Parts: sequence; C-alpha cells; structure tokens
Amino acid sequence: MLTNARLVYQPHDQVRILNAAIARAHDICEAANVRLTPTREAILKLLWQGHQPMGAYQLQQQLAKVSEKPIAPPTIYRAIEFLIDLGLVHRIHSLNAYIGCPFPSSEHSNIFMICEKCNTVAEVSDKRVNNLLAAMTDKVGFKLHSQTIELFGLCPNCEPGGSDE
Amino acid sequence: MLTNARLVYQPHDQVRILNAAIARAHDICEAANVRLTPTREAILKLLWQGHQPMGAYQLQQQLAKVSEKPIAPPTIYRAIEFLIDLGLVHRIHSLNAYIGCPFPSSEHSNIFMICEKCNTVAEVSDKRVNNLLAAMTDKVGFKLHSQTIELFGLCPNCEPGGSDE
DNA sequence: AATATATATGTAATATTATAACATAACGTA
DNA sequence: TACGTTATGTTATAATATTACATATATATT
Repeated sequence: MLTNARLVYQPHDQVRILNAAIARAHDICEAANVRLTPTREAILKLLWQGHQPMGAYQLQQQLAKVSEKPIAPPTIYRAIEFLIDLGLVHRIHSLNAYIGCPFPSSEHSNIFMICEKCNTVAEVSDKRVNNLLAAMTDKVGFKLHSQTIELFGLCPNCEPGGSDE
Repeated sequence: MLTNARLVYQPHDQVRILNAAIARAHDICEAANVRLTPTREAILKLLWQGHQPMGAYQLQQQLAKVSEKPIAPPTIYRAIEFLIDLGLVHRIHSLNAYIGCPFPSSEHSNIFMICEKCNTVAEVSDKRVNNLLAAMTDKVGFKLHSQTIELFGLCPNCEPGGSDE
C-alpha cells in the first residue's frame, strides 16, 4: 500500500516537499519532452502548497497575487489538463477541484481520502483494490480502463479520538 | 456481489423494470413518511428510462415534453436531492449526471461502471471492496463515512470481442 | 541570424451546472 | 376552517468549464 497519509496528517516540512515535487515534475517533463512553463509550474506549486485541493477559479485568484497579469480561465484549465495528463495532478470530481499527485510515475489506484471537516485530501494506492476491481469488472465483461475512488470521512486530526487527541 | 450488470448489458423489458422501480420507490417513500410528488416521480422515471445517466438540464428538457409548464432548475435540483437522500438515485460526479439506483435500501458500495462509448452505467456492490477500503482507511486513522467509485472503460456491448460479437 | 513550424498563451464571449432568496401554493392536521 | 409544514414557482445569479480565434513564444532548420 502506497500512501502519503502519514505525511498529510502529521506536521512536516511543506517547503521541502513542495521543492521535491517541483524537481520531480521537471524531470518528468524533461523525460516526456514537454515544457513545464512558468504558468504550469506556478499552478503545480499552488496545488502542492497544502493538502487541500483547489478549484480552477481559486487557482486564478492565487495566481493573480503572484503574477502581474491576470490569467484567464482557459489558460488555467489548459495547464490543469497538461498536469493531469502527465500524472502530476489529480482531479477530485466530487469537489470540482485539483490536487498534486504525491506519487506520479507510480501505479495508481486513484483513491482519495477526503476529510469532510478540513478538506484535506490524502491519496492511497493499493494493488489489492485494483485487483479486486479488475476481477469484478472482468466477471461482467466490462473492460476497465481507469478509475477514481473518492472516500469521504474524517481525517485523524478532525476525528474526535483521532491521532491528535 | 450485487450488480445490475447483466440486466443493463442484455436486452430486457425496460417497462417492467421501470414500473417495478417506481413501485418500490412508492413503498420506500411511504415507509419514510415522505411524499413522492408528481414532479419527483416524473424525474425518477426519467432516470430509470435507460441506463444512461442524465444531467439536470437534460431532465428539464425531457420534463418539458411531458408536462405543460416548464420546470425551473431549482425544482429539478430539489427533486434530485430528495431522491438521492432516499437512496433512489445516485449522482455520477465525473459526469455531473444522475441515475436510478437498482438496489435502494441495500448496502451500497457505490461502484459504477461507466462505458466510455455508450455512456451506459451499471452498478456493483461488493462487501470485499467495502471491507478492503475500511481496512485501509482504518490503518491510517481515517474515519470512513461514505464513498463513490467510478470505473471507466467499455461495456461488453462496446468492447470488440465482448458479449455481442 | 532568419525563417518556418509547433507549441503555448491571450482574449472575448458564452455554455453548462448549480444555488440563493423570497413568494406562492398545496398538503396534512387540529 | 385555519394553521403549520412541506413543496414548488420565480427571478436572478453564482460557480465551473469550454469554444473559437488571435497572438506570442519556443524549438528546429536552413
């Protein structure tokens, strides 16, 4: 089981993590022979600043603070699409929001644990889930291509009796 | 494993199924002491007409054909919310669309197999998936409340080499 | 360096999905 | 009937996302 849960739920050096994510993104883009332009990088950084997903218009607002010129929705959505295609970012459908992927270039289960109180999202990847879903779909003749699993509940920090209490 | 996959993927008496679903809905509403009003029933019927989910504005268009007066979005969304709360309808987040639930009042895994070609959606419920997800979230201290699993791929009828070929 | 080609962004308008706020109507019950 | 509750009507608008076309920037080629 691959997860960033402990990282997300415990105090950590957010700056170091962000830098690591950006460096990794640069590598991935280089390998794929595509460009991590300033706008794309700025959006990726925003999506890595915390562990709360951000919507497209929220990204736009944040970008306005950083860059001189306001950036219009199409550019935001294009950058998001670019980052998602590379596996650097995920879309959380139930929130219409986006978040940095903690383990790009790894196998993905696309399992997201969404805290209903603080909005924090942690990701999990687990072969057993993938195998089980593959077996189930196989049984009924459905050819599985991709998946997204969104789990709602309370993270340890928000759950009474959780890790911090 | 509970699923309506065979039903969805094979020819069947759609009218009979719809009638059964409506009858069941009436029972459930009566038991819950809430009202299945004409508008709500009309929307539920539309969401049971096929196995393709429908969006709110698509529902509005279809309703316009049936009823005299046009029905505005708030009414549509209220009816959808009502039906979802009762477990009679599901929301497919990735499609911003809604579909009738084949086994209301049963345990739910909320697993949806979404055909990328014909848009057909079949539902599955499986304890093993629920157990696995519960175990995983437990391990990291996430208190799981609910979930939605959306699987994308090809249904047997659209997959080359599938059931019908 | 100059040009051509591909890639990325700017810009304006608009489509699509969803909700807020408040008025009216219908229903259920004393 | 009159009251309280529940449901719907109505208008406006918020929030999310895309289309179409123009411009700019980067990369490759000569």
